Amino acid sequence: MKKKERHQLLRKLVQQDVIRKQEDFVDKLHERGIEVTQATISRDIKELQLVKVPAQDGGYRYNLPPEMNYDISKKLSRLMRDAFVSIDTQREFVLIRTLPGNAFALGSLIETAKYSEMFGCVSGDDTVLIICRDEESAERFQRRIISFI
Amino acid sequence: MKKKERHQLLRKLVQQDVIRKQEDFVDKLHERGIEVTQATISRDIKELQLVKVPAQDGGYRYNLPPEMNYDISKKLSRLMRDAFVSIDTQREFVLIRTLPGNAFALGSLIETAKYSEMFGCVSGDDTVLIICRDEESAERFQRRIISFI
DNA sequence: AGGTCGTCAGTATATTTATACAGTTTATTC
DNA sequence: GAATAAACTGTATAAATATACTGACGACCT
Repeated sequence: MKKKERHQLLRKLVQQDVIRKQEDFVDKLHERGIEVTQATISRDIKELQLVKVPAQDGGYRYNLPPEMNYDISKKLSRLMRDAFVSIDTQREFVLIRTLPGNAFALGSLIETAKYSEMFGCVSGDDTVLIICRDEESAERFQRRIISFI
Repeated sequence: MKKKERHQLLRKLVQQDVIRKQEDFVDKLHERGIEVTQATISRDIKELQLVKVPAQDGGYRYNLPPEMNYDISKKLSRLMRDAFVSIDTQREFVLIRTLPGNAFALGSLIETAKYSEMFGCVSGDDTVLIICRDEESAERFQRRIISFI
């Protein structure tokens, strides 16, 4: 059993079954004749970015990553490469220009990504205006966005 | 300091600052002259359904609930009104057409919403293809989506 | 007032999770 | 192949988190 396979399996299990704690994973794997320890599961969970969510029934349960951040990044990156025109900063504002019709999509993605520097975000047809927490955030945010290109 | 207020504050803190562990919350509150213990924070976190997410920098960080379902619905609704062109069902497939450049964003939102009818989802530039579990799911899913407009 | 119920928070502790360290396996380079 | 490095895991334990238990406080009775 390779790490990759185990990761696959964990993803599957976390969706199929209710996993309340890491030991539950260990048990499930044991049932399938796979020997692992809680320590390994802890590391797997970190890599897979699984999260332990307080459930409505008063308990806890592990879940898939809240945002497929990886995925979001990929989409952002693709969209940036496709539609990016320019970016500029003024005080705590960042203005991104895109090809016409793309700004809304870009804004949506940026909002979904929930960058900590960001305070708010409005999108027009070819412009996304991001309001950051302060000037420094704006700088940092600009760098982040540029790095997608 | 009432529980409600504290919850408000925790929500704010978790967005503004990087909270790596519950003690960080305790410290932040102490800075503001609010006395609480880790135990209380643990309970607050459970109630607020905050989650500890493995971060990209190798550490951990607390975040808002993965399902801001309310929020997601709002965004979906907004995006649908803005960018929706048509929807169609064939067998277990649902095809949504949007204005060019918007399908990614729509697909992202739909994926984030994790509808139970949905099996998978791919987005192009102006098209989102949703593969449902079966024909009935597809019908139901279509109705759901239409209700956003 | 006294009594009862419900909410809430602290203390102490049990439970759960993360990780330092060491050993083993697997890949890489000479 | 041998040597070296990198990836991976278990053991033991540290660190972080959840919770049983208890007491405090307030609301609402009688």
